[in-house]
Amino acid sequence: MSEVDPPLAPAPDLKLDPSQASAPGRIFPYSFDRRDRAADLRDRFAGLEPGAETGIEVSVAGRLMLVRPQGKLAFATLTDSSGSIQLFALVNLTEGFEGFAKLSLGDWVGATGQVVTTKKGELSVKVSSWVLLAEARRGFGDKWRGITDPDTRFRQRYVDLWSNETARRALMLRSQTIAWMRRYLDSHGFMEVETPVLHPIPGGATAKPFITHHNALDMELYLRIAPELYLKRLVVGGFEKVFEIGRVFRNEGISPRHNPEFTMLELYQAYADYEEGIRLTEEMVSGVAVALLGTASLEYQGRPLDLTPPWRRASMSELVSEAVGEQLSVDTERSVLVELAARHGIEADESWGTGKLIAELFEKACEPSMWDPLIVTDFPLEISPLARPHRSKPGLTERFEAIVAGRELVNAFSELCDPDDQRVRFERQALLHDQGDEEAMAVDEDYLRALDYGLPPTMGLGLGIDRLVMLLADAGNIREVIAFPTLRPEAGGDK
RNA sequence: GCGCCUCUAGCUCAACGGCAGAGCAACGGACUCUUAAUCCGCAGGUUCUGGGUUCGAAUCCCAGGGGGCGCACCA
Repeated sequence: MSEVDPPLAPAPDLKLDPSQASAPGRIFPYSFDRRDRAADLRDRFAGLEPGAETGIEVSVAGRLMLVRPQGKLAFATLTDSSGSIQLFALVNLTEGFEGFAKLSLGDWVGATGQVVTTKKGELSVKVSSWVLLAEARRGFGDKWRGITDPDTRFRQRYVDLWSNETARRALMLRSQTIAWMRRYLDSHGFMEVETPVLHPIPGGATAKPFITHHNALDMELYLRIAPELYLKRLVVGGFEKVFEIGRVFRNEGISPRHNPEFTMLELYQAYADYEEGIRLTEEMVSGVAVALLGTASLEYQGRPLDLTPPWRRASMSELVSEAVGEQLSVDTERSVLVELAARHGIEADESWGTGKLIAELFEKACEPSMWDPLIVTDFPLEISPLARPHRSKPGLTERFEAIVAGRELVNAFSELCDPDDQRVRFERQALLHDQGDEEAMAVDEDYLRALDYGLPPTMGLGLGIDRLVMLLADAGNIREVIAFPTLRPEAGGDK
């Protein structure tokens, strides 16, 4: 058995003998003068009477999604990236009519002709000439249902995108969301920057990294789990408002809400605190919904979801107390929290302090039942190694998370600027790491050195783009909003 | 990583212990206004893989593989 190419190609559903494809005479055009898009034609010629002849010649191109040959006439539904339009061919008008009537579903066709409506009133291009731009040698699945098998859909996304409108729409919303964010941040004085993806020390979040190796330097490098520490270095360097939209990588499980690589927006604003972060979060999340969907009142997975600000705010301790029915805080006796945790099925580790216990209780008792947008504030210092201590509440930080539809969407805080405090926090993390917590951080000496030069008061904010798009696209699975989600390699052979 | 569910024609699905089927796609044909066009014909299978139970297994059991969902972890 050949080791070079796994046998992916010899599909039983090939429509043609592959040898024909390269046979002389089967040469497809190198370009096509497409001048009109389906959606534009629909706009331009809306409301024509049945049987109308406009006398206007147009040229369209796209894939044939349906074909209805009918003796000396033929109809076909052509879809381009804007939408669909009907092609109408007649034996005594259309060049090469016999060939047209034999076109297959999925073939790429360019067509020129007059805009008309049929007797039934369907807007159509009455084809005078046409050209086969590329053929579909494999079938497109059931013409009505397309393909629905999730495995095939994501492995062969090119088929999914043509046959499933919602798949296309989700990726379009993703693109529009990122474009909107860029415009918003640009118009608010933020500068887009790029920071390394290959990190000598993974940092900025608590997560297991992917490890890789650089040959020339003969050293381990890590794919970034967050850009945070580099972005703050740029603030030290004098850039007051920066942001990055980029891929981060976490070596953790795959689930409907987790892909090993995902896209994060991180922004940093000098002279601002987490109050500004809350304001920005509400404005951006509701703003992008209104811009793309026309409203901030969404329906998500069959339930109403209103993103209109202001969102409810509550501290983590308040929420936990509310859920447990008992007044709790990071100052509560540790044994009391351990007992409560046990009652919620949480096995408390020796190393956990009251802050970690509160956070665990929060995740277990509160988070799953949350739906409407909520700003959870004042996270325990123990679980927030990069956040600045709360200005008036000991043991807490000025950190908040935005929880929407039960999921963390935004994590932000007033940044820790004090190099001495940061060193202590890093060292505690490093200790946890040595004790076996693979997600704990390491001491980043260069970052500490940067803080020595002075980080001004700064607000930092991270927003999960994939999860935001899930809300906008009403997608229940993160893979719906990622063009090529991470999958196990194909088992072998063809599907 | 653990639990539950699932895998049948290219696609979407039936058959649930007794002859492996349908619709669509493909292929051949008919058809001058269709809209998932319609009609006639033809072809299409390692029922995920390997064992077992049984007179007989797509169907029941065991193991493995792919996929889905939930839990755990996180964003």
